[in-house]
Amino acid sequence: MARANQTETAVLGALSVEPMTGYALREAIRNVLGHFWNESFGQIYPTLAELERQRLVKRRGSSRPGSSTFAITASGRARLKALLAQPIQPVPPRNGLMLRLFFGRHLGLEACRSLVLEARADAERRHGQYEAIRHEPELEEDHAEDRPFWLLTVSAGEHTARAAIAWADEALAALDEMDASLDARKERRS
Amino acid sequence: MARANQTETAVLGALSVEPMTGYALREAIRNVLGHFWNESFGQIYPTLAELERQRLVKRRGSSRPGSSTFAITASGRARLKALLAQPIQPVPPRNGLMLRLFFGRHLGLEACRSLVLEARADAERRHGQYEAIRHEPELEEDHAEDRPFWLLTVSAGEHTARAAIAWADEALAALDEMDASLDARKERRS
DNA sequence: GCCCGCATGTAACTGGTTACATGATTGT
DNA sequence: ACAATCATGTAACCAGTTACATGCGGGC
Repeated sequence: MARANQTETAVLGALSVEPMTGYALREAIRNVLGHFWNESFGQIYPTLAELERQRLVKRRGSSRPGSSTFAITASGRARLKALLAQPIQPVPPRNGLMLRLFFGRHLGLEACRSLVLEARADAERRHGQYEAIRHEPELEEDHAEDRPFWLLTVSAGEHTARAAIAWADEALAALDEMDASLDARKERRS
Repeated sequence: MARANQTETAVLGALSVEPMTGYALREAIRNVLGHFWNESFGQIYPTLAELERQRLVKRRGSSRPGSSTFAITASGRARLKALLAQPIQPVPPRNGLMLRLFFGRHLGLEACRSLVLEARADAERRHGQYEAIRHEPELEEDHAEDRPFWLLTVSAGEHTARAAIAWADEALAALDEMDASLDARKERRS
């Protein structure tokens, strides 16, 4: 079965919902899977070519000249199931915010504070987006089978965003306290 | 200033705490920054060589033959401050669990449930680790200046882990409900 | 004598991004 | 006419992992 190519999974998955062009595929991944997945053109087109070679998707040169719509085939669906069942390959963590905070003593309290504030605003924005998705009426009847699964990922986003906000508030309080105790130390010295 | 190499930041940061060998550096990053950062030997050694060339760290061939301890220099500290102040470069998200759940209809309810259970157990384990770190008395006096910053990252880990647990419970309930409504539909048809 | 842990490093590979080249279609 | 968007693809580059080669020192 060769190695599990995660891009293949995402592409086949998206095409299992509906056929589309490579361009639309990228847009769809961006808009719909955006909060937990990312693909670039440089990945999508070669992957589509490879999937076509393996008869897992079928190109239908249509819609307009120079563009083609890709549809998943029966064997493509089978392949998707197999790919989804493979073990998750964990991504090694690389959190730039935490790295900066960990060495925050060198960065300074003020810079830390603004980093945390930025993170908080970001989480707030994301949380709003998830709420919007949840209350979006689109596709109520279409994709009725898929929707509950999709909502699981939205819920995960909401929980994560809420946790980020709560952490940020706590962190801001802690930074204030560090500030205060630093002032106190200075006071005592003078 | 060339491009911001994140590995440089991590290495200089770790060496700002105390001098150590490349090997120890990797262990330290693993054990201490492990929940939000990762570096492999293949990154660390070339980075150390480059930092040495730029006089940002100083090699002291000591401890034993064939090994050398690296210490951060004054200009290394300055560089660290500059690196920390640079904008965070966001990592494009790639969450294998969410990808599988999103296409959960193809994967099947049972497989989804076990994925969520696994994720829950993982979060629980992480949460325990954070609690252990927090109540670890080590380095109370040493690194007193750094500790409050370090605790910020621990707190972030705790919040994230708790959120993951809460989400998992919600997701499991949702999966149960999907199961039930699927059964009901079957019932009606028979 | 042998294995394990410490230690350093390199080479090959991979997964991925970015930038570029190209062109059709649509709307203004 | 021109700009924006849709659309396809390639090439260059980069970050990072994995695997490998090598060797010392200490414990069994």
